[in-house]
Amino acid sequence: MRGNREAILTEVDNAIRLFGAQGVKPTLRTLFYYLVSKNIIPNTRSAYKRLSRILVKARKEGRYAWDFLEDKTRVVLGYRSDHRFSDDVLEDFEERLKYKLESIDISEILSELFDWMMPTIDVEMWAEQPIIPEIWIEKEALSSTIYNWTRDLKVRIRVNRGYSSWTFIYNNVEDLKTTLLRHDKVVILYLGDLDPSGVDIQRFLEEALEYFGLDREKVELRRVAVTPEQVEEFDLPPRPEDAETLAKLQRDTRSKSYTYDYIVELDSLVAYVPEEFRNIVRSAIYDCWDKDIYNKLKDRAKELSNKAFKLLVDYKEKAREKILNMLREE
DNA sequence: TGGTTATGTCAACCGGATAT
DNA sequence: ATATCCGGTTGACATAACCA
Repeated sequence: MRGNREAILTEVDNAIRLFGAQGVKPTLRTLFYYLVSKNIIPNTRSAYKRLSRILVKARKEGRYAWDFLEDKTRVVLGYRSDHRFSDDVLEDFEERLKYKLESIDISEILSELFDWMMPTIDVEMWAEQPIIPEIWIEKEALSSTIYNWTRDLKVRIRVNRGYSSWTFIYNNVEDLKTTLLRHDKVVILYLGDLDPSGVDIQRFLEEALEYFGLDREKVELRRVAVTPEQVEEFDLPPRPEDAETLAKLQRDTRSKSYTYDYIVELDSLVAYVPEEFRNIVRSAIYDCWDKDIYNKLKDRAKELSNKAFKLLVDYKEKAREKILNMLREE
């Protein structure tokens, strides 16, 4: 394993370009799984450690910026308050007052009085939709990628980090119950590794949803990735390749109900076919979306908006007359 | 042989699943 | 009950591999 440092760094360069293009700052973990899924390094603790050290060194040598990795585990708490008034407050304030005085105007005044009252008549993407999709993802490492891919589609993404905690599931279920008050059904789009654990996590989630008394007719768990069909279609490299780790996989306690003799990381899809993967996720969301409902609501909103605007103009005119009368009586 | 470099191991924080 | 695995990251220390 001692010689492939350059191969690793070259592949890290690729990864940085890829994630950078998606507006994602990778974590060490993200890069690690990227390299694992490309079979550059093995999925071991020591390989992880080695990558960490290689990247520290590379940064000391100036190859990468110090903040090119995201560290999500360490936090800064508290707020340092050291603000003080500006020495020019009075001058600035008077400047603004002067401007206000000069630009004073009856229409302006009316606008300031009334315009803010105009109701926001808008329709959000999932309003009145019978089916609400959510993304549940196994790996934190890919969550920001998925978020950037889907943020315009306004769906919840719940990051489970392996087997979820009962606390987290409970909170999510409570949220789902609220959602079901306004919608008929929730479809959970699940993203996870194709490995014994990744498949078993799904079973675990199903059982937990059941336990918390969700109507299973109304909450569907749908595996979106990784599927054996995707491995086939995109020719994703299955791991492991050597017999030793393969044997280890078969000894995996969870592999009894696991029918494949290979595993594929979710990260493989990102590493090999990012565009296709993005489309898979987005169309899974769009499949739940009824465009007709949205368009009808949108039309109605436009109509109401127009009427509201007419009312506003109307009342501003009345207000103008009232103000003028008041001034005359003074 | 001594000094440098690479790699391995364990620790810490936390909550969980599963096998023995 | 205990051990080992998952998820994320890095520091401290021990051991191995290398070169002059």
